[in-house]
Amino acid sequence: MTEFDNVFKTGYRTGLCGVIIRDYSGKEVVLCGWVSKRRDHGKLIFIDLRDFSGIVQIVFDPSFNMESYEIAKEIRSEYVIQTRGIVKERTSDTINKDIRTGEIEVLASELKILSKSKTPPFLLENREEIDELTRLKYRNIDLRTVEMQRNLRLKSSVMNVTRNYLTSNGFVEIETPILAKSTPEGARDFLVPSRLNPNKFYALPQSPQLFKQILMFSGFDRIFQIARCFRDEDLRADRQPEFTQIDLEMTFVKQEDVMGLIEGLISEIFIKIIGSEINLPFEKLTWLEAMSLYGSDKPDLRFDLKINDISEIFKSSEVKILKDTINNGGVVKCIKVENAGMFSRKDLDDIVSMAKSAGAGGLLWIKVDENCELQSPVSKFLSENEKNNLIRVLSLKVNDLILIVSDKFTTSCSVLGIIRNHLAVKLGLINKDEYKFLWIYDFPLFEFDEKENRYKSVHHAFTMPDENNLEYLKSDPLKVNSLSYDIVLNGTEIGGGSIRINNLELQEQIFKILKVDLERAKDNFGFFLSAMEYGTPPHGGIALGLDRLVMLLGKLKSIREVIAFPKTQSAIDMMTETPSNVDENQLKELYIKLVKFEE
RNA sequence: GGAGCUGUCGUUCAGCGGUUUAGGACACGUGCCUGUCACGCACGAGAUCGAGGGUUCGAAUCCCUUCAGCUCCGCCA
Repeated sequence: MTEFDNVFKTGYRTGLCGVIIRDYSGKEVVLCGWVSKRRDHGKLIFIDLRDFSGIVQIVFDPSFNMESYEIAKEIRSEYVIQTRGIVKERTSDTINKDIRTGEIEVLASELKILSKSKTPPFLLENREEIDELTRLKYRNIDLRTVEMQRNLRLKSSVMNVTRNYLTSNGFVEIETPILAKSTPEGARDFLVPSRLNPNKFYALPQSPQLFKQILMFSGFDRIFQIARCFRDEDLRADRQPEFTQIDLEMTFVKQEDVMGLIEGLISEIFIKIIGSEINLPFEKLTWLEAMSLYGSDKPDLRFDLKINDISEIFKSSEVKILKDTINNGGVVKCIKVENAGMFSRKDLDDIVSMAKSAGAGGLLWIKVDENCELQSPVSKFLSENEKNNLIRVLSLKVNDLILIVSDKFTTSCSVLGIIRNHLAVKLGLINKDEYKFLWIYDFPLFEFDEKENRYKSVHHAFTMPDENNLEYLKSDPLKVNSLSYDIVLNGTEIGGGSIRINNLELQEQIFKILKVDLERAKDNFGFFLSAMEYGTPPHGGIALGLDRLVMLLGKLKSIREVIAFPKTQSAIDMMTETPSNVDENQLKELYIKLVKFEE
């Protein structure tokens, strides 16, 4: 901050509050800021003056300057003041080691109230204890706290490093429309009525996807955007209806090129902002590996607890559930917990009900007791052979616990994935200071939507299938993998991208499989398909969730902590009270009539 | 759409059928105080107990409904 100190010298002040140290002693300074605290000792008044850089103590002594002392009596918390004074070294017994400016203070010779303040609704120092609702209502004040100053400045730094990095890698920053076209695939759109085109609507972009790609068709080679995206879906701790992506697209690239570039960017962010190196390249897992080993397509690799497949052991088991599952094409999978003596019967019951609510029929546990005997609700059904195989395959020791889920592959994996995360918290396996990045690739191209009875893109409809299994495109689309990749940090998906289709016939074939009929495809994506008719280079890209990334870098528990004016879970901005009613005339101009709202 | 948790002075907590006139701490106001930095001391003001309905002689407290916030499921290509 000190290197910018000069920048903050203005007509009002000589510099910042938080940077004044011993070197300044004897100098006259003029400072501006908010009153953080006033301590009135009758004949002596202390004020903690605050700006974003920190706090400095101002002393008002009537024997030194009566006039400023008198004004200081009127001062209250959060008043904005300007003061002139001499920087004085403190006597050794009055030094405050807790603040950077604690070795000095400013003896005031002038004081001016620039703006008064009502008593603030909450104290800035104990922000963590204040209800979030109150903080969001008075966000103007919440944003003054060191926490919010730090969070938003951190985000700004990440954006700045990103711009520099991408620009120096040949990227062009190009804006694309916010008033864009609605597309039925994907998330729900926010719509904007068009006054000049009655009964027609724009949609706010869910991402600049198609514009990015068209800019590749146009020969820009590499473009990026720090793009605001809008999705009208329900909110979560890490999801807001509008959020920001570092969104980029590159021409003539393979997946490895995009991954390498992003690794470079993340590494740069760590060196410049976190101040530490990060191991490159990141670990890579195929989607299938991630699902079968960790039960998640965004596994947290800060702890191990891998999932084992023990189907082989139970092929002809007496335990009917296990055998039947296997015979029906399912799997038997488990997680082994070592030294699990601490798990009570209640803990195990909790895990069972967790498994059930996650979609499994149930969960079997087996404990190894002191005599190396296997304890379990089903122990009497387990053959000696099965017991021995379990002990051998899983190298079981005294006090080990295994948690078994047998079901369809995806169900048993994802249920154990949820339990894996639960165990890590319970066992305290997570090192909060660690950052574990990884790539997930080789996703399936499609998934089958039971409700709509059709295939859906796992990533999006413009994702390039893996040419190695193109043959299944017609016969068994679920077997086709895609050239797409997600980047995961500590169990959170922070970005995803793909190599895109650059072949019109293939693109139309994909739409056919998605049962987007050609007529509708033309309606929604016609501009894009016809753009593809004029020379489409191979290209690919990725988007990183900026807010999520910054949230994780700052070790924060919600995305709202890195957004200046976020919305509540019901998508309301508490400060501006938005959304709100609009004037009848505004609606008239837009040819919109309100329908009475009913439950 | 569903599940769970929360809602009491400005803030944060206590009170969980009856001497409660709803209590403490911080903040706030007034007075005193020349070395504090979580300043101290004294006095004071401040609450339709989220809202509505019910049970009861009596409800902040029990029941129902509802609203709001948060977490999660569904949803988020």
